[in-house]
Parts: sequence; C-alpha cells; structure tokens
Amino acid sequence: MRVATWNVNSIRSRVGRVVDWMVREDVDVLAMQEIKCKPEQFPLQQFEDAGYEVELHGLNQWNGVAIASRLPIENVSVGFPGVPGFGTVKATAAVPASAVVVDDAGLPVEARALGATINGVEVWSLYVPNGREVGDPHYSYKLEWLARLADVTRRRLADQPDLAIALMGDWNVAPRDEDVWDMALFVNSTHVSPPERDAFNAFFTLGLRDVVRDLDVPGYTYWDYKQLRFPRNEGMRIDFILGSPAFADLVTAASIHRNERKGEGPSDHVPVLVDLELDSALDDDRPMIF
DNA sequence: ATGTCGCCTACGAGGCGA
Repeated sequence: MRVATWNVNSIRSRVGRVVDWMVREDVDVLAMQEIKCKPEQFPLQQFEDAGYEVELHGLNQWNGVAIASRLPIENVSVGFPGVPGFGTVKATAAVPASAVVVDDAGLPVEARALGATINGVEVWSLYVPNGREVGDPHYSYKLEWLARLADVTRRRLADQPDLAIALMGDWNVAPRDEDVWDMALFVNSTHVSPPERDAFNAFFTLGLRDVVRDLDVPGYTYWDYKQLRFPRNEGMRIDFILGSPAFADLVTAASIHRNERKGEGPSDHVPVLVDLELDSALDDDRPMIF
C-alpha cells in the first residue's frame, strides 16, 4: 500500500496535478492539507473518476484537510479529542453556527485534522497552525495544538500499543538546522524555535518515528513561491510522516517528490510518500489485523 | 526587491493568509 501526504494549497486550483500524480505514482492513500474549500466545492468527481473515494473536512477558504483512498475509508474522525480552537471565526450564511465546533473554551475549531482507518491502518491528515511570529497568539496556539495532539496520541498508544498509526501532514516545524537552507536567516523565526522543535520532538518520546528520515531520504518539502526559492533550492523540510512502531515496521520505502514543485501551477509543497508492506500479514499466522 | 500565490468580496482591486 502506498500512502502519501501533500499540502496541495487549494485543491480546486490543483486537482489535475494531484490526481495525475496519484495515478502515475500508484498512490493508494493521500492525506491532503490546505484544500481551501467547503465540501460542496471539493472536486470530488475527478477523484472518483480515477478510482478514489474522499473524506474531507473543510469549513471555509482557509485550512481544510482531506483523505483520498482507493481502499474503503472507515472510522472517520473530524479533529481529535482536546483539539484547541482559535480566534473569532463567526458563523455566516455559508458556515452556520450549527456547523461551527467549539473547544472547551468556546473557541471555534479550525479544519486542521482528519483521521480515518484504511486497511487497518489509522491515518491522519494534519495541518499544524503556522504560528506566524514567535510570541504571536498564533504561535502559542500552534504549541498548544501540538501538545494536545501529543496528549491524545500518548493515550491512544497507551491503550493500543500495537496500533499502526501515521500522523501525516504539514507540521510547520523544521526540526533540524539542515531542514532550512540558511539557519542564519531563521534566527528568532518561527518554525525553528526551540519550543516548536520540542513540541515536534515530543512525538519521538512517545515512540513515534519519522519514517521518511529514518530511510535517509534527503531534501526539502516546501519552497516559498517568492524570491526564486525553488530555483535556488532555498526550501524547508516541514512535511512529515510520523509513525507508531507498528506503522514504522510496515514501511519498506519512502520518497519526497521534488518534481511536483516544477512546471505549471505547482503547490508550494511536494508530496511525501511511503510504501507499506501489508501482504505478509495475510500470509502468516499473526492475527489478521489488516 | 516589499520579488508569489490563492482565496474572499463583489465586479475592481484591496485585504488576508502563508
């Protein structure tokens, strides 16, 4: 099974490229971020014509996450328990108050997390808040969002240590100095600050692994549209697939699809993909969990 | 270079977010 994550930066303006890539690369499951649309605006037909079903969570023109799959999608979760909300998103004609989920503090929850079970594997499409500037309210929101995600992941794995779970998406954190092209330019910047890196590294403490980095796949996953960042290869590595031990054990290969930043109408992010070996579970006498 | 995109509202161009 081939599973990928991709911040598509508007699915409506990118659907041709996205579906073409999925078909060409024989992708079974794709977690998308920044679909930037509501359900009725999602270009579902083009996915279905290519053999994919789609579950999505989109409230408005911001954020939005989706999962497309050739295999049946089960147990869909919108958001995760304890996910913090932010800001003052108001109900409109397009987004009635009844559709706005609020957190314990009454803040509206943004469309940044969608989970599902596919072929026995729990996959998540995550769009971590950007943070904007160190010290900005969006920055503390980002740290809190990551902390709550770590909390719920810790509890999930405490209850089910053998759960194959993949946290995939745009984490908006560059965990290592080599994940940006010039650390000198990022002094006092978001994405590289110690609290953000601590919040990201906390997932490793829970036993998760960066299943792409672990296979020594190099390179960035994002290049800003501005300032010739891609031609100069001035990018950032901020899109990751973090897997529980049971998930990591299934991974046989990984790749970052840099070519998807080229040509007409690219997203500013590229897909990150892993191959999973699931067939062996059907051939031996281990429990049939897949 | 403050260098680009994509969305919104509202029908032109400015505002927002990344």
